[in-house]
Amino acid sequence: MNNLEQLNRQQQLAVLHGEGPLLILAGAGSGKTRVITHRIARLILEEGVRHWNILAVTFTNKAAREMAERVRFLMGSDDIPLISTFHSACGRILRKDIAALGYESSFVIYDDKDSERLLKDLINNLNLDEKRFPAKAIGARIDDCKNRGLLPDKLSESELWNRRFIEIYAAYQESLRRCNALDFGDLILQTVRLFEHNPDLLAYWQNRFQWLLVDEYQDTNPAQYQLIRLLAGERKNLCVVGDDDQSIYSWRGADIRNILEFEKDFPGVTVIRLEQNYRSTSTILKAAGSVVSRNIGRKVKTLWTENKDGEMIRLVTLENDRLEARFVITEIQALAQQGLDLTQIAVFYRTNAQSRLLEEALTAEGIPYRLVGGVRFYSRMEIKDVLCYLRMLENPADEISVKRIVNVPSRGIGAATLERVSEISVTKQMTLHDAFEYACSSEMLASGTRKKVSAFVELMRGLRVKAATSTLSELVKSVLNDTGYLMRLKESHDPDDAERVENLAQLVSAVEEFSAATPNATLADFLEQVALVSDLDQGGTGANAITLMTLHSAKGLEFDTVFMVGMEDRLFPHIMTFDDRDGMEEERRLCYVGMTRARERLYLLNARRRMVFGMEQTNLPSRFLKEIPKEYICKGTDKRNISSQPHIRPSGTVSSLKSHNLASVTPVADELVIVPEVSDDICENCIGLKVRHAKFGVGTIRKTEGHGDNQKVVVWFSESGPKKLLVRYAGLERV
DNA sequence: TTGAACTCGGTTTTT
DNA sequence: CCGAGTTCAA
Repeated sequence: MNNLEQLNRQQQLAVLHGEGPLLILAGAGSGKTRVITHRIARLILEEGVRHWNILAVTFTNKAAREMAERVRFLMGSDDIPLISTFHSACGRILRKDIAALGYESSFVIYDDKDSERLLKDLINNLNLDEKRFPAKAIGARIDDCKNRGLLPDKLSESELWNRRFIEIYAAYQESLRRCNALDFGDLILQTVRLFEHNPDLLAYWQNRFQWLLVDEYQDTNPAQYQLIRLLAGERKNLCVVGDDDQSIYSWRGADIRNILEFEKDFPGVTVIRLEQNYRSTSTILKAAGSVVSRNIGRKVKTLWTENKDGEMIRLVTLENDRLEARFVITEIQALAQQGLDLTQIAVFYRTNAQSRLLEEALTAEGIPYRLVGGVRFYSRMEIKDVLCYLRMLENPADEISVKRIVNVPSRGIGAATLERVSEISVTKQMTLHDAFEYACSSEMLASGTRKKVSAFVELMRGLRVKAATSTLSELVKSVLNDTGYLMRLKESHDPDDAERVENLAQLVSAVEEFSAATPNATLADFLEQVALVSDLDQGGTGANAITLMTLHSAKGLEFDTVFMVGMEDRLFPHIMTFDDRDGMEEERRLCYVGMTRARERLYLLNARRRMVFGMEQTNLPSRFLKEIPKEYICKGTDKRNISSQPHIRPSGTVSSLKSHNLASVTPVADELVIVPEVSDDICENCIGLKVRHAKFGVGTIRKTEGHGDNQKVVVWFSESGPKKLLVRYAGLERV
């Protein structure tokens, strides 16, 4: 590898640094991933470090995958180090050594929904008022403690922590243990505990990972920091890379002091600054810099670039959120017409809820998109149900899963029976799972219920045999079929259920893909993957698609063209941060992160009115917009005839938005021309009407919901069954 | 016990 | 607007 000359002086220093701690302060787009990947490659190829002695930690799976990809490419080999998130790395460590903490290695990982369920049950069992102790808030507080490395025994009552909370927290930990389950926070914290209590194990892992690299270091929380310090041990071959201007996870316990105090904890640390930006146009970089420079609490630095000025930043105000979505879509169509690569276009928003409108519009126009995050595939009801069957098979102690699936699909085992069996499990000191078996072989249930319970227990036995003998994908199919789950959905007339069937098919292919990629993988491996790898690539992998995501998930990525939508006070900056200076500064950093993702073209959009909570809200433009110097901005006007809404038309008409081009955004003076929107109720009374859809063919309208632009119809198509469609976009024709 | 019809409360960001 | 929880009839 002789490509050091591709790197600038500072980057070279970082790559060449040998043993001992290294802190890299890397501004946005300054090539930090490049530095990390080159450094890894160099350690292995030039310094003779063996790849399994290196651990690189990133914040998202996406980032981990990308980094692995680049290292593989750089080295021309598949023998690359472990590159993963903190959580995955800890999962791996614990899978091997958790017995030392009294858990079984078949432990499950609870997501926050699971934890909340557990907490809720527990709060009820303690006879506490759910109003005074809301599971969600308690869960958040527990998570907060875990992020700071605090288990219940470490919370002294002299602090603000009240006794009740500590009690609940302790009970919660106990429940987790009973279920042989860990929550997200536990993954880090229990690993720390493992190391603290087992010097031999710590030594083993220190020896295993002699070289550590941590990306997005500004977002580590104290527990994670503790973990790194433990692993780094006396060798201190620790390289961390971060940027205080991109710290956007303080709400998850990230502590900026981890950067500031690094120099104290690792005396003699080498500090390297990367300040040349290679990513964005000078215009974008200066505009973003101007925004973030308003923050008080920041290390002053100047990012510079040799890139050309490039295009102006386009600032466009739309009348409402739907028009904002429409604008994005037509603009993308125009860009695509000019030959732009859709994979190089991204839309960022502050809250996940904002994706819906965009998705609907994109789907209607047939623009392929990839949604990152959002309602996670694996947390959809039907997917989670199936996963709970699998989890229970792997780990029968998992009460949350057992409770969830015992009556799904409904098999006559209701709340009363569950209560009864729960009692048995307590008095007989057995797991809930075993209590079901016990209950049907005893006289403790009425004969009717006993029959039902027996059937359930038999079902489980059958599945357990399959779990032991068949492949993963066969097992999943058995769960779908033997339980009658799939059948119930297929028989249903609800169009949502039709979608669920499709999602389950997707799950099966995900399982098959997983098995193909990792041939010796077990059920446990799959479940861990599912729990920790949140984003199954949806909507056409690798396809020519634009990307939709929150500003938070955008960190670490870059695109030629970026749309930031919902640039409005109350939404972004979010209203929750209005009376909190630190919170507001974090929002501003988020804005900086978003802007600096763009290489060439940046659109900032705001809507005057927006639907929130189902009510229309009027918002002012984001204060961050005013922090961008005027000379970098051109305000746009939307000149299109936006009142021509596609709707049900007499036969023959095809609605289209194609006749627009990029000129739709033109520089104008300060004044914006806003064309009011026309919204007409299309089919007041159209149930029974026969319609034709471009893709689905002919069908009959069975149901309508909503009004105006939000009007939806359920159409039963003779070929493809029931579908729920948005009238505005469906392009239905009367037959 | 089930499922439909209803109320109520809540939404920032994620591993 | 959405989902979770509750109520009520069968």
